[in-house]
Amino acid sequence: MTTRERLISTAAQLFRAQGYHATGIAEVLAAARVPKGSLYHHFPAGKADLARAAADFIAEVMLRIVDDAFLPAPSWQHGVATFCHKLAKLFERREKASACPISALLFDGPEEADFRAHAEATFARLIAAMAAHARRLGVEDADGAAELLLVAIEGGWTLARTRRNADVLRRLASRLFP
Amino acid sequence: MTTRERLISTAAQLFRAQGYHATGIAEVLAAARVPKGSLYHHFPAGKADLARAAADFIAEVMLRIVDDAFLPAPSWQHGVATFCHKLAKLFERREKASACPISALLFDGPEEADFRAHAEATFARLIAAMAAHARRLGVEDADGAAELLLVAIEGGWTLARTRRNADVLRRLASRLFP
DNA sequence: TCAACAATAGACCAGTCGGTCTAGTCATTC
DNA sequence: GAATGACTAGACCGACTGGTCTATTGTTGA
Repeated sequence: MTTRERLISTAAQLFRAQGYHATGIAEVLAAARVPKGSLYHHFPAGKADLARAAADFIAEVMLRIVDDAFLPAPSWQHGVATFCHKLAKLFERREKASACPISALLFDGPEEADFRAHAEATFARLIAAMAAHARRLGVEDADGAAELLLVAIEGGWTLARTRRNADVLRRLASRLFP
Repeated sequence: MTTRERLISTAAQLFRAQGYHATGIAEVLAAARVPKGSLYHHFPAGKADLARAAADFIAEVMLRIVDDAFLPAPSWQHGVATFCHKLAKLFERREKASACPISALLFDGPEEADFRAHAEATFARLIAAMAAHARRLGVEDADGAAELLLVAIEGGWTLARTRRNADVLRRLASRLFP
C-alpha cells in the first residue's frame, strides 16, 4: 500500500468515525504513520484535498456494494434484502462507531461550498445505480424506489450507529418493499 | 428571552448548521451577544454542557411537531403525510443548511461516551411517541411503523439537505405507507 | 443602606490547529 | 557516479481553541 493510499484509507476511517473537524491532521498522520511533508506533497491543498479523496474512495466502495447486491438478484425485493444485509454486515464488521459511509465525509466538510455539491453528485450516482437495477428488474417507479431505498439506508445507518446495533438495517428490507 | 435561552437556541442553530466541532464557542457567544463569563456561569462544564442543553431543546421541538401532526389525524397515513409536510416546511423556512434536528447535535459531540447514549434515548422517545400514535390509529405493527418513519425522515432530511430541496421529504409519505 | 449573591464582562492563558518551509533520502536517469 | 526529481521527514509558525480568572454590575431581601 503506497503512502498515498494509506493516507486516504486512514483519513476515510477517522473522518467517518469522528467527523472531519474533530479529526486533526496530526491524528491522521500518526495513524497512517506518514510525516507531514508527505501529506502536503500528495495533497497540496491539505486537509480538504485529503477529505475529497477519501470521500471518492468511499463512494466507489458503496457503488461496488450496490452492484454486488443487485447484479445476481432475481428481483428487486431480493436485491434490496441482499443489499441491506450486506450493509448490516459491513456495519458490524468494523464500522459500529462510524457515520454512514456515504454522507459522513461529505457533510461537515470544509465550508460546504464545494463539498455539498460533491455530496449531491455522489448521492445522485448511487441513486442512479440503484434505479438502473430497479428498472432492469421490472420495478414500476424505479427512480422513486431507488430514492426511497437510499433515504432508508441513510437513516437506518444513523439509527444503527446510535444503537450500536445493525438490526434496524436488516428489518428495512421487508418493511420497505413488502 | 433570557441570556440562558439565547445561548441555547443560538448554539442549537449553529451546531446544526455547521456541526459541533466546527462551531467555536466564540462564534456562539458573538451570535448570541453574550460574554464568555455568562456562558460559564450558566453552563459550568462549558461547550459540552451547552450542547446537551441544545440537544434537549431540539428534542422537545421535535416531539411537539410529532404530536401536532398526529393528534388531529384521522388515520396513520394522514398523520404521516401531515408530519412529512410539516418537516418539509420547517426545512424550507430556515433550515436548508442544517443537519437533521434530531441527530445533528448528538453525533459529533464531545467524546461520544455520554453523547451517544443521549442520542439513543432521544431517538427512543421519538419512536415511542410515534408508535403510541400508530397504535391509537389502529396500525398493526405500530413499533415497526414508527421505526420505519423515523429512519425515513432521518435519511430524507439528509438527502434534502445535500440537495437544498425538501421535495424528497414530501414524497416520503405516500411512498412509505401507500 | 447595605450585604449577599447572581449574572455580566472580557482580559488572559496554555494547548492545539492546519499549514509552511527547509533539509535530507531514495530510486531512476543519463 | 553525478544529476535529477519524487518523496520523506519534522521543526517551526501564527492563528485560534476552549477554558480560567478577576473585576464589575444588577438585583434582591433585611
